[in-house]
Amino acid sequence: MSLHFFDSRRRKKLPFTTIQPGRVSIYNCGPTIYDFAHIGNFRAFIFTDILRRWLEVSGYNVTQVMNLTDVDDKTIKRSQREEVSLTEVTQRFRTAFFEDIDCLNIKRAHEYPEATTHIDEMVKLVESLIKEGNAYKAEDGSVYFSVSSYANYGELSGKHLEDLRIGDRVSSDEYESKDDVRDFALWKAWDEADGDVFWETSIGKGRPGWHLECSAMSTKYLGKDFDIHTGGVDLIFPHHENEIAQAKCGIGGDFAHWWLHNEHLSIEGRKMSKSLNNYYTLRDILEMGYKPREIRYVLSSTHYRSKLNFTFDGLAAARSAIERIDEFHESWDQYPDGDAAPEATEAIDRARTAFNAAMDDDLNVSGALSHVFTLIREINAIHHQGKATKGFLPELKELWERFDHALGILKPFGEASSADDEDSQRIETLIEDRLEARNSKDWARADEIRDLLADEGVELKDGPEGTRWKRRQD
RNA sequence: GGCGGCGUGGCCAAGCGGCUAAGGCGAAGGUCUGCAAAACCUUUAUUCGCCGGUUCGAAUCCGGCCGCCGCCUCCA
Repeated sequence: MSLHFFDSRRRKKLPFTTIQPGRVSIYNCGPTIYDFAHIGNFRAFIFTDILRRWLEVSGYNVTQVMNLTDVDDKTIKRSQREEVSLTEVTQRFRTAFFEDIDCLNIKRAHEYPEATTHIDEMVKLVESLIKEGNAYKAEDGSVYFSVSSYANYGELSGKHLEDLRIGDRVSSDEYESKDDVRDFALWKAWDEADGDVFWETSIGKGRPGWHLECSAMSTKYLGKDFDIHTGGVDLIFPHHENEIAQAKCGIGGDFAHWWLHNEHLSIEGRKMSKSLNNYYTLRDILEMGYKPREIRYVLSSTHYRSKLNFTFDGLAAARSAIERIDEFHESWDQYPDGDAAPEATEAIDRARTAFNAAMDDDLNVSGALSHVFTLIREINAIHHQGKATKGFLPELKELWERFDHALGILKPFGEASSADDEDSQRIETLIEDRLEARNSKDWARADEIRDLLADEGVELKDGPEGTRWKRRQD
């Protein structure tokens, strides 16, 4: 099976095609930098990361752009509450965002455009929309997109204009200056609540509406036609629908050719929300003692289009699964010299084929991981039979690199190495002492040392090749 | 009201018309060990919410029912 993705617009899984052979352009809806991002955000960013990684592994030259929303109601409110400038807020959370994605082994996009540095592009787009008759300036000074001027409005979300229920969630009074309550703001006229946040432009004094930045910035960096646009399912309507309308009417082209959306996650089976007190930022989870790699594992191991139930049991299970992966990786050094056993080579080939097929099938990470674990079990069994040799290691290592390039989960990251410090020296000495005690069958002394180390959280692992140790994670 | 999704072993989670229903965690047994731990191996769903239907054949398609959930104006 060749590479297939599920396209939200066409509502089915289709063979992936690109505009230019061998090149893929991706635009991701990124965070609003008004606070620390929560783990739901990171599910989305890990999904786009794996998408980008798999395209790279598949041989594509990928250009990835992710926006950072740095002006909107939330950023403005926060800066006012803290009585600091808007830039001070967004700078702080931009830094935090980059720390967070680095921590989760998420590859950096090639560009991170921000709304406030693309006002010109946005104004130009709005001017063009007004000129084409798709937008109008209302009495309140704001500029709105006229939804009825675009016949295909609703093509992405499958919504029909006449079905949209008006007034259920938002009082239509708030929008009395619009021609149609379904019209959305391109440019918001300044009012006192915005304080000193405004731009004096040809379309008035104000600030951009939220949807506008994505149309302007994606096409600026990727062209009016680009390959993939991603985001959370909640953005399909109205955000992405509006992006399409703006871009197609004001810029031309077909905008994004593929739309990939990730599902949300729940926490212990319940919707994550501040009122349920189960709203977690990445930093919250890290403070509880969980490791970035465990979090990445949990966030990536459920298919991106399925709801993910984020649980602390799941994090614990991820820890065990990761230990199994690492034990396997570390066991390679123990293999004796020798030619590759045919069954090992076959297992490796099977794993490669099966992994590729799973990932090609709309990024089936769960399936791909199952093949990683099957490989681990098969090679371990071969090792157990004494048939594992260094002969097949080059092939195995090459495959392992490929797997890790795709998933970013197989090799350790984000943890300080515990070796080489003074404490390690002391532990190693104690292990030496214990070995001597064991050799002289002084079991009491040997167990005493083992207990002593266990009390400080150091776990000893006796094996045929000697004793290894590691600090218990908690 | 409109549009859409989900229900697979104790937990998590693939599979979406046909080989014995992946895999992880957990649990049980075994190997190893001075005893352990760790590690590794083996075992762990005649069955896929319920009831009908289509089919030579269904967890997978269709219909109904039950249960859960999302979107419908700024939330990944």
